[in-house]
Amino acid sequence: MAQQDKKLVEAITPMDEDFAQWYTDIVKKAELIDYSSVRGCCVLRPYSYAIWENMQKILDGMFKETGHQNVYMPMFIPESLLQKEKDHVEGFAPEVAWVTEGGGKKLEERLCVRPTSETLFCEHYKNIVHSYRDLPKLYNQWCSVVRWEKTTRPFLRTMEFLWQEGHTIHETSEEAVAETERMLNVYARFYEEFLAIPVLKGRKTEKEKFAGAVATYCIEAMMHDGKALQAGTSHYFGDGFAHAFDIQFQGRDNTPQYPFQTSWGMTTRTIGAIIMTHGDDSGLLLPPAVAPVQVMVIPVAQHKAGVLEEARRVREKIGAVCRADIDESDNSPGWKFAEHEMRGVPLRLELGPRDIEKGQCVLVRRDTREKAIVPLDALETEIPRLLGAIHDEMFRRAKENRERRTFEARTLEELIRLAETESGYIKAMWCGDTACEEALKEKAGVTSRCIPFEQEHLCDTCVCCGKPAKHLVYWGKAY
RNA sequence: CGAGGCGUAGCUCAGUUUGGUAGAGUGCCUGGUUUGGGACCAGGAUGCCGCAGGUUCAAGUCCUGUCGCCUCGACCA
Repeated sequence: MAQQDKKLVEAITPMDEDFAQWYTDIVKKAELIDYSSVRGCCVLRPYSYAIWENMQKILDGMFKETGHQNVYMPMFIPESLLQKEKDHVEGFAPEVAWVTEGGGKKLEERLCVRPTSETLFCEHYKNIVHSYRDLPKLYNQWCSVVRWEKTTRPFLRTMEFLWQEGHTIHETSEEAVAETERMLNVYARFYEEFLAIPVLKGRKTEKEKFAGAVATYCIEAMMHDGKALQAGTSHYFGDGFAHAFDIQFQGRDNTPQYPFQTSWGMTTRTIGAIIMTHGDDSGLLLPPAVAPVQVMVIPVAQHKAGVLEEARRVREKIGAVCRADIDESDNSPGWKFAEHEMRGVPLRLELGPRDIEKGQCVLVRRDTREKAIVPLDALETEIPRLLGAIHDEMFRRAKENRERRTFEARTLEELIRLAETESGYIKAMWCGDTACEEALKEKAGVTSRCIPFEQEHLCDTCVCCGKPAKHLVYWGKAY
């Protein structure tokens, strides 16, 4: 690895002083991204791309397990195709990029660079779905999409971002609803079991739902500073797109029928969620399941005879149970310790002459800084155990932060006061009217994050208007 | 898109008020000594001062424009 600025760590803004600045310091200094000359478009450097590849591998496996197949759709959408579904085009038109010229000639019909691919999938489904025997189709694609954002932040909002978008089509609405829920659960499991980020599962309000959807289910994560992050969405489309695109199939009863559809997506924003959930003043802390390097071997006094050789042997050996790397640079050990802590490597393995003599090494956890002297022949069991323990501790801390920052409001005054003085979720009852949702945004600066599946009953009336309450809603400020 | 801030060496920044030879720290390169929490010595290289105009004998510095980045708001994954 290239030599780094020695003052890297000192240069990171303390997170509680200025969380936004801390975040931008981290993404640059941990070599996750570089800015490019195109506004709002970031270079994903090897370290962040490796995280993305690990996430892809896990998620893709989960998609395959649930019977999905990968496909690839074109990146261009003709204007006429985009416009077929009214709500959809209204939602996306303001932020699409248009190609108006090609091969030196003005195009007869302009093409938009996909902001999402529902319309292309619909066009394709119309071609290939003719009978109930053709259903369901459970498709997914990994690609990038473009949305012409006004303001951008690395990972959280960039004009081009990487994602996966699942698009499925079913014979019945029951089946499509079940698919929507099933994939939301896949996302939730991925966040909690692999990224150590606890999530709330629920539904978006009419105001917040996806353009063209009947219902949008979501998982919401909470960042260290108490702001919410929409971590993944799963949409149920009903047969709305099928009508708009005239997709029909011959049913079991020999009548023409419209199929039911879903879509669901997760993006590179998730890397931002990892940073903002687990990071601390020393830098990143990566969940072991997606950390490009899970154990960094650091030879101590590596110039001494046999040290480097033994360190390489150990690295080779533990490579069987984890993703291991070795830092052979001629930086001092102290420098390496700080460097790999900043980059969020979950476990450090120190190996020096004294250890080699005794057939042991020192393992240091990034989350607790706890040091343990471990016999070399116990590494193959001890490393997986510690990686698991780190994951559990990360999850526990993230959940603790969320619980500490979750509040309840029974009156408007209470909600406004909480929104002013605290940063986090505010649970409050809601009547279901968009007018009240907009009023809360106006008066308290909060938006509805999600209507949780696990409902509670705080009181009988809407926190805003006093009419009978329909749902408990989590309110908050979001990224 | 509104408000604010910033563009000078790889990085962090000083220099701009009051125009007068381009600076520091750190990193980088070479050689040597070091190595269990950010080591040290000696030598060396590095700049379209974001870009374009203008004012001036003279512009990093003043004026006009422009591009980009960051933060906060409004909008969105």
